[in-house]
Amino acid sequence: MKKTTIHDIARELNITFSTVAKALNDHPRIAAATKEAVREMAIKLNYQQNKLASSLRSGRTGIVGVLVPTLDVSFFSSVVHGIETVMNENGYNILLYQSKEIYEDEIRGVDTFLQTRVEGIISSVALSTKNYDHFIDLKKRKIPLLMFDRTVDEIGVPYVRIDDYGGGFMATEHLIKQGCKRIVHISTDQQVEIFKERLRGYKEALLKYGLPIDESLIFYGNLSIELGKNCIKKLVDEKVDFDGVFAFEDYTGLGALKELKDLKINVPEQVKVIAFANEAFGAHITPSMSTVDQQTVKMGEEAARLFLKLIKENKYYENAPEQIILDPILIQRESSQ
Amino acid sequence: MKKTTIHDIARELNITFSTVAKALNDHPRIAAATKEAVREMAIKLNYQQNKLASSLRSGRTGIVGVLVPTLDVSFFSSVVHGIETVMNENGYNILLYQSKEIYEDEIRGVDTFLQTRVEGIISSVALSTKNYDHFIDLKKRKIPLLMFDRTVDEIGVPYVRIDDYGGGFMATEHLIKQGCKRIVHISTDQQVEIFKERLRGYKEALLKYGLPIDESLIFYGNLSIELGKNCIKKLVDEKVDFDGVFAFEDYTGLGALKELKDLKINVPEQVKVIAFANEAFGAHITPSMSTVDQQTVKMGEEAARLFLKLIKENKYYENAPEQIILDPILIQRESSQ
DNA sequence: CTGAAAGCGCTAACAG
DNA sequence: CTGTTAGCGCTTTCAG
Repeated sequence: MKKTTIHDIARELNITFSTVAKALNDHPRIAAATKEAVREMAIKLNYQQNKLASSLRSGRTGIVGVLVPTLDVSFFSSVVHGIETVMNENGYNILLYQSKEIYEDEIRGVDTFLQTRVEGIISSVALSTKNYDHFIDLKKRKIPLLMFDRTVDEIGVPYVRIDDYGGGFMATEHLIKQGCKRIVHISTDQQVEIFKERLRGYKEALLKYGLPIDESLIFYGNLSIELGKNCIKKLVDEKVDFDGVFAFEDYTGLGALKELKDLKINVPEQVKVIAFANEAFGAHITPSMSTVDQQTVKMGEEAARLFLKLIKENKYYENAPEQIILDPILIQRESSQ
Repeated sequence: MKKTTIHDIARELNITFSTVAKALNDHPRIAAATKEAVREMAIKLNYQQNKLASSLRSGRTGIVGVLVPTLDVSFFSSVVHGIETVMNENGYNILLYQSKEIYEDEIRGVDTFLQTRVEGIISSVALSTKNYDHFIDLKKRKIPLLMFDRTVDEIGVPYVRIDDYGGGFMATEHLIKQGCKRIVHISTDQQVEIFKERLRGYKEALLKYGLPIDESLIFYGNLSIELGKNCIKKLVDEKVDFDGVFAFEDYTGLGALKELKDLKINVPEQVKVIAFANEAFGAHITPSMSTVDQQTVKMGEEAARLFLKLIKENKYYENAPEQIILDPILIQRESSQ
């Protein structure tokens, strides 16, 4: 039950294995009749090319490593979906590795990819990673690295992410245009770039429209439905006046919405709400929740396309790292109109 | 800028490359001092083992192919998350392929895996697949194949899925206990085992509680929000009497819920709804949707564990295919109480 | 148009 | 304990 090789095909046809190899690779200087015979015999013998051997010899594996924190968060699985789709269309396969947000696992992932001789790596950094040598090392080895979403300037490689500042601005501006004067922002840990940017967008929008930045309207907590609820509760308890809520992500926005409902505060009549991420539930709740879409699948597709473009040019690290900033998309639903 | 090999290490240390190879593989008959020196030099020279070469020679790649319809559905990405986690803990890596529910792509995926010499494949069948020769062929080639969720008896390989019959029964019984007498079941193509099983559970529950099986209350269509809407529309148009809906999966259930809302039919007062899958949105829509949880991450972990156990025994296809049936979990929410 | 030959980087006997 | 040797199955010159 040994696997059939080009030698087996050659023997059956009384030609040399090197002719078989060329025939299978559609080499121009092989007779059409020979090619035909070889192909037929290959099918008859259930031949499947051994990519290990071919990769070892040619130096091309056609494999790209994808290193993400987890697939159990729809943001990441959507992006990976986009990456795989485009890579597959271009003849590449994906080796998958989850860092589980753990620095050491991220390093293990990079090592695995190096040993598998992937032709490049597409990654989003683990939250616990503070040292980026394993990524910078890839650059030294001339292994193409492309980052998405959680990018790190220090690494200095091409990346794709959305304009979080613009998204924050857009969400806030939308509320202002809907007539809100006192807009709450619920945010989180300011270590992560993207959340800092959303907050910056919020402040800039207020400034632009001549509204004061009131720090008592800005909250920080851990991403959760509870966070949204608690903030609303606190605002109401303390009789703080507000007419708009911009939550830094959808689950927090959902919590705010739920609490407002519980407190019989009408949305959007009394308070308008918008969040960020466009998770699946937002369109189906009542009232449906306005949000900012991050174009996750497109982010993956664009990441793959940029990667492919850059490796095709064959000078991946020779120019300044190219970057793609996707536009956030304002999704206006019932909660804000 | 050539990659360093065991020959480079050997040269630096004035020993032969085969000693280096053994040292790196921690072979027992190599002097501790030699091992130490080799390891140091390996680090100094940034050596990374070439797995292509080692796999080619040893016949072991340590790669398992995971072939799923898409990662853009949380059910599948959760399962893949579970698979990767367990496989990774056991030294295996995952090559990922999405069939996009397309038969031809599924075949391409299998071929790719064959060429990459994966040590096995874990897969869930595409909905459009009607011919299973590409899977049966794996058995003939003695390539371990394990299926999950969308299993097919005809293929005859080990699998992991939930007790879809029990889930269907449980969902229907729940509606009956809530007082429903005329329960609609929206299902799909009966080629896929799991959907057939859910339907069987539905019928058995009706029987058990002495309710008639009315074929005019059973619908078949393509998984979508539209399917749910259309069924409700049709029922109402034709003035069919019904007081419960059991949708074979959540998106269809969502469609039903939306249409009922549009038609001003109160849920759960007039019609109670339950679906299947426990997608993220179900808990947050209004009314929140009852459903049956499939233990997705656990399904992936169990699939990986069963796979590992079976390949370790080294007689993957010699016994009757083993299977793991996970318990479905009833999630009662507003739509059914 | 086909064949011969070298070798990608490693594993795994076998010999010493 | 270390070295020699023979490949794994393919790609890729170079001859013919």
